[in-house]
Amino acid sequence: MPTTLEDIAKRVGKSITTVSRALHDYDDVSPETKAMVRHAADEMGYIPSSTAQRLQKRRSDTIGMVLPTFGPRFSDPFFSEFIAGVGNKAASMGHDLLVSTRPPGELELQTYRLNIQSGRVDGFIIVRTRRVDERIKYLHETKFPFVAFGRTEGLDDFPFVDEDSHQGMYLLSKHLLGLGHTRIGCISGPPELNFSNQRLEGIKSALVEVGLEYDPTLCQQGDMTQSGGYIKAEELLSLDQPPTAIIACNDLMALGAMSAAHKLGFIVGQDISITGFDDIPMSEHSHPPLTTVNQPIYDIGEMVCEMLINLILGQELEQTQIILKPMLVVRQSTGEYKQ
Amino acid sequence: MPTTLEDIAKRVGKSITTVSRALHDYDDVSPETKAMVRHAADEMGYIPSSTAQRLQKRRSDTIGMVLPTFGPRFSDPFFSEFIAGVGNKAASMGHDLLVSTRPPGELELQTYRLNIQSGRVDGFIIVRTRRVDERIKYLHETKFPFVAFGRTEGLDDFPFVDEDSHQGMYLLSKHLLGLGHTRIGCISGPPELNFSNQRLEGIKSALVEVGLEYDPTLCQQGDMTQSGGYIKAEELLSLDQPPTAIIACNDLMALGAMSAAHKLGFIVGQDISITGFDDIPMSEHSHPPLTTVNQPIYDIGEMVCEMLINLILGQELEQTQIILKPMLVVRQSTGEYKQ
DNA sequence: TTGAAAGCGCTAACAT
DNA sequence: ATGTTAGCGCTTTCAA
Repeated sequence: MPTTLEDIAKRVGKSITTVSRALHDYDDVSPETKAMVRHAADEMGYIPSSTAQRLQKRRSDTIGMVLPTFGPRFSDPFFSEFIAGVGNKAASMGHDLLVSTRPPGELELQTYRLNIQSGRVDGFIIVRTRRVDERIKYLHETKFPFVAFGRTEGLDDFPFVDEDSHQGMYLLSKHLLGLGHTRIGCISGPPELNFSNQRLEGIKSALVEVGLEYDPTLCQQGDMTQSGGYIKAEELLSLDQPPTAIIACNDLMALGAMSAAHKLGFIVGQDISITGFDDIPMSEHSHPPLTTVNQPIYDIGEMVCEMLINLILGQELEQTQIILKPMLVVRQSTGEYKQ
Repeated sequence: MPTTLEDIAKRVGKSITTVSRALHDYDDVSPETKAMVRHAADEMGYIPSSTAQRLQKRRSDTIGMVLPTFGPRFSDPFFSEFIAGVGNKAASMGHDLLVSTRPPGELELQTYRLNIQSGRVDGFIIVRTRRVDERIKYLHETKFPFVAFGRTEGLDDFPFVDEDSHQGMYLLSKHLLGLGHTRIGCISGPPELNFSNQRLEGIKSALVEVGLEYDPTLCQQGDMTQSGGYIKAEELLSLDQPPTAIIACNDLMALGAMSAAHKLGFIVGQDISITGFDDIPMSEHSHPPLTTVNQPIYDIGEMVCEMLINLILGQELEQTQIILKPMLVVRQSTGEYKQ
């Protein structure tokens, strides 16, 4: 049984109230009493019951994050880093992090509702925003504190951090165009994800700018996993006139695409250029190292978390909508177009 | 303000107690009352305050997991999958998952203490067990419920799930020996991690069995990251007499090692064989695909979580110590030794 | 400077 | 079949 305020109160011969106030450093407690109480508390290894505190304060000091997992295998290096950023920041601000995993859909939304209504969390972090995002709609409508990593369509007055995907893809495309590529294939993300669209648009605008046309037959839809990238790249490279460059919507798919290219006898960086998005650590050590766009994912986790907690605490946010400028990372998976 | 039992009680004109009992389906409540209460509760969107329930029951229905993060960048695909396994199982058993991240050390242990004493969690899942593991010692001593993924030295009467690392490495080594390799290098894990030692021993016993000697100069110590694997492989391959095969202690390092090999002009699977451990999804799509040992990490997450919750609930565990037999996955990163 | 009392929302032992 | 009472451990009026 853990030590309670009552235990300390008995020990020092004061009331529970006084002990509580002493420990909170109220200034209507005599210095002697404070010292005595603190000493006793230390000695008895007192740690307040957070459940009791929470019930009384009607706050959980906990933030929630529901990871949208599709299959049972959920192995995205992207998220573990994001969790680390969020978790560390939350801890440093005295908050707990409640993590659930749920596939997108009705059950997912219920998880949000349940966690909110049962008072388990004081706010939510939303990841992988969708073009039509029920989660954001719901939280926005009910005015429950949340911060999103990513934007959504139709709503724009909520706090978020996002990288400028459009710009990122634009840079990547210009890079490929600059290398002489004109048949540029793409493996996009699931169309319901918000960034999929943004990224696709980024590619298109770069093409248009140099007078090229976007060719839908060169665009495959992937599922953000290596396997997905592998399969889709295989299809693209098996075309009669395969593209000379492939833009994948994230690093994981790009790595899968490289694997497919290798298997089909292409030398990546020479016969075929491949690009990713995210700059996960793996990208630096793939073969060849991957040209991509960096997302400071750990930092984004920290930012999102800090914004959310400040929001919960009712503090003014310096910025409520942060769009990060993407940084192109050129490595060896892209090379000049050779006839 | 969320609906409370009192709200319902007022609405149906019964006492709070009766409402509570009706909702819990006690059989000393009349069917009519039950129906009435349930109807009202549904209509009012009643969801019990978990904080209040927890305070009363003195249980948090929450399990904790402290991820040992070393640097700020923590991008291990292994863990996100493990979290998914744990999280899904926890949810299905009505428990929450509290995730923190903390670098190994005193602060880490304090996190355990704090979460326990403040009643935030009812049990812990320990990952990446160490040869001398203060966490396990502490939990074991205080008899706080926990289940470890991995074993430790000196203590053997606690519940865990582990893969037989020794056997896994033994299989991998035999595979390489069978291909004719005799100069086998290795990139081990941090010596404080329990499996590092087990894995190393697995390699040694395979070597000894065929009359070869373990050569410490061919063994480098890595940090489980790609970069670590890259750096250490670079060193090994720059020796006057480089090894013809490299066993890395996990897939991430193996991928880094492949990258280094490529850079130094080796063709992996021909000039040099490289193996990993874990069989993360990436391994299937590396270039070349990686020979490794499979760990069913999602399933392990589920198993560990289920064991823990049963332990918390005071149920008899079917098995308290599970050692999984490893499965060798031969791909193209290993090939016959050629003079 | 201190303490008594109320209450956060719930469950459960004990009446009736 | 239902209600009364107490209490989980804490914070916070209010009174002394």
